[in-house]
Amino acid sequence: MLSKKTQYAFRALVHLAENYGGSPIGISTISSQQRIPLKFLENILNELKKADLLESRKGRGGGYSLKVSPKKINLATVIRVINGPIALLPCVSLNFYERCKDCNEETCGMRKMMIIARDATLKVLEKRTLYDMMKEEIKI
Amino acid sequence: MLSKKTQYAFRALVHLAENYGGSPIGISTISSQQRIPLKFLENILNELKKADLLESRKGRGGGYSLKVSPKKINLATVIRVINGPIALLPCVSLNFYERCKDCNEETCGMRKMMIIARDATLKVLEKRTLYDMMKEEIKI
DNA sequence: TAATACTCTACTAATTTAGTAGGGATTAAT
DNA sequence: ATTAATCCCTACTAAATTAGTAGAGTATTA
Repeated sequence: MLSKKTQYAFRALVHLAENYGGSPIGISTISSQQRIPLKFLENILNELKKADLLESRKGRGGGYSLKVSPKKINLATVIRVINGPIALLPCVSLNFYERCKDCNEETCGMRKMMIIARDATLKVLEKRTLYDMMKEEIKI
Repeated sequence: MLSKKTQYAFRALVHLAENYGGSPIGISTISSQQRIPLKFLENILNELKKADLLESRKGRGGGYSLKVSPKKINLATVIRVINGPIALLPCVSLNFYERCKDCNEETCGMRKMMIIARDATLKVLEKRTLYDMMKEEIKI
């Protein structure tokens, strides 16, 4: 399951994606329009910036904007930055790998199954981007 | 990520799968051979029993055994019983659905993406069974 | 130089995960 | 019938994670 934090991150990112190319948007604007607790959002946007997905400007007229095109930010990247591993087991994670203590990784059947599951999930999450997410959002 | 509890459950189930058709195996045997804390395993096996995956016999010579063939127990079922939802969002879960508070489900782009991811993951987890997991386990 | 807006560190509360404790109920062998 | 083995059930606790808050600091621009 994705944490609430990750859901907030996606909402904020889609908001910024819709404004891509325009002037920066402030935290407080996103916070009120997307109903995300202000200070919590502050942390989130900061982490996304450190992960090089956003850029920011301080002072009047400042705010955040996407650093690269929404088409270039895939969903797996966002999840990894805010939520952590996508794989179902640490010993099967590509980006957060941890050695398994209790079982031999070469011979472990559970591990083999979870690799197949991971690959299926990643195939979707690495292909789809913020642009796809935004596009699917139906406007009222 | 799967909880440790779920990993324990899989290990215990594969253990029982390897003995399918034989006489019941006691909690303490599984606990020591699989290095799973005894009382914790007790809870786990009990939950699996309530979910109709195991049957038990009390008293001397008692223990647990798979209620149905390892080929008939798919991985998604086990995960749902012990770990909970497989989907990445509650509003996208087939078995643990919860309505989304903040967004309109009909128009939510994040939701549409997560449905695609869910389906890809489920396709793997619902097809593979304990038998597959056991088969992949290489014996030394 | 004052107002605006991001930055950073640290703290707290709620929830979930991981495990423990201990008595109760049932069964099988003696 | 008694005893030992074994599962059954409720409740508790400790550790970790998640969700959010507080407040002072830094940079920018009108």
